[in-house]
Amino acid sequence: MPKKEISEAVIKRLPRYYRQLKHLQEQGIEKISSTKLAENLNLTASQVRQDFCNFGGFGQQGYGYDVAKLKNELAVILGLDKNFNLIIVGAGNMGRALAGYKGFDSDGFVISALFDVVTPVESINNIPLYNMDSLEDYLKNNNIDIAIITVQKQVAKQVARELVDCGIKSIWNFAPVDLDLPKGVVVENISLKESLFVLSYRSKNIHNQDEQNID
Amino acid sequence: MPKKEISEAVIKRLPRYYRQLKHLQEQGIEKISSTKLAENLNLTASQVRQDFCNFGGFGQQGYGYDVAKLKNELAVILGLDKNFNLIIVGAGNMGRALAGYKGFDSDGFVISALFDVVTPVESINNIPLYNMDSLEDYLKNNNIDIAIITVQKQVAKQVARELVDCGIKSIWNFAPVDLDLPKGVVVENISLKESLFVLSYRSKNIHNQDEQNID
DNA sequence: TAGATTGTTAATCGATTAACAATC
DNA sequence: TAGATTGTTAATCGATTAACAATC
Repeated sequence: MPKKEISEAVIKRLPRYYRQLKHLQEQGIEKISSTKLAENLNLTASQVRQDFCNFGGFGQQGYGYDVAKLKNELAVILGLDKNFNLIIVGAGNMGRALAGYKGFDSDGFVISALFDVVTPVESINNIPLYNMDSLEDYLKNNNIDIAIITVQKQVAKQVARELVDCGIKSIWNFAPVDLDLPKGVVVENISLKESLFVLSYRSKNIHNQDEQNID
Repeated sequence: MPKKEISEAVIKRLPRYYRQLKHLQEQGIEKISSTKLAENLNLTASQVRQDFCNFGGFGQQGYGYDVAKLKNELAVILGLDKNFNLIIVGAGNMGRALAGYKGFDSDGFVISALFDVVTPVESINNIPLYNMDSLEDYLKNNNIDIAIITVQKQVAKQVARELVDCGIKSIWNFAPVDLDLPKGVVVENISLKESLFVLSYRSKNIHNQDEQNID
């Protein structure tokens, strides 16, 4: 329900707020001011208030923000109040690692199947592994919200096309290629090498070390 | 050797240029204009020229940019002209996946060892797995440029401290915590959950789909 | 030479920061 | 009530875009 267009910069900060709020809640902290929250995340208080103001503002003058309430509001904004069914296409190193990661479930992200061209085992970490041939049928018969692409870059575009043709609207892409997808399909890229290259750059140019943990 | 301070936005685009240049080179394309390059990466020609101008400018009026030359310049800027020795701390799903990934070597990133508190095997993918106890000694006796943190979030800060104490200056952090590190230590975070949450947000708010593949 | 395209300066746009009235 | 802190408007800063002279 954002009124104006929310900027990319704000969107990227939302998960960080959410994580911090969760952390505060675990510590039993019930209220927080924009100043404190900003401090924790290396932001400014103005930025924090502006960000929340985009969505209506969830605080109380003279008090601050109720941690539990703000966390819940952020969960709704991020869409974490519902469950997601995911599949992984590509059962290589990364695909198997994601299949084995236990932390997604608690936020409502459930991985229901893996697909690959080779299927040496029947399941990985209790998640069934199917042949790519059955992808279309599977997507027809199951309600999948997000497809994770962990195939090699050479076939990533083709796989993305296939997924979109089968009605997938959200793609989490780990392949180092720009998938240009039709309107209405959203994509989020994890580019390990780009991240590593940025680290390499920073290693070379050690300065402006004042601002840390920005991304 | 950047004259002015290079902005974060520019730095994040550098690996994307590099990847694109590599791709063009593989296709046998020898020259490219800022307009074309911008098109390929969903940027503007001005942005492309400004970005390169930050580092001196590598083009030629009336011609454009020599693909091989520009690629090499970017490699130097990113620090990819030298080799890096890496270790992985945390041999869980992600640590093992990274150890198994074959793509880092070609860019000079060599993973030389894994560390964990449990060592059920001697090596993973031909990379030796050592006990955490021997971390300090190992770092003393080997020239390690980058440490990858793939331990659980509960111990990530402690591990980071240990690494920094042993002289590590660059950390690639996969744990979902903000490591606040002393000046002179650089960090780059890969936050899977934050990325997934952004995807979730976008799934909810399907609009402004005009600009794709931005990150 | 004429055409193309860079490097770079100036203009614009948008995000961050500052300020403060509203109000709990 | 007095103190604290938000929500929101205005000011500032920086990044993107536009423009064009330089030049290959």
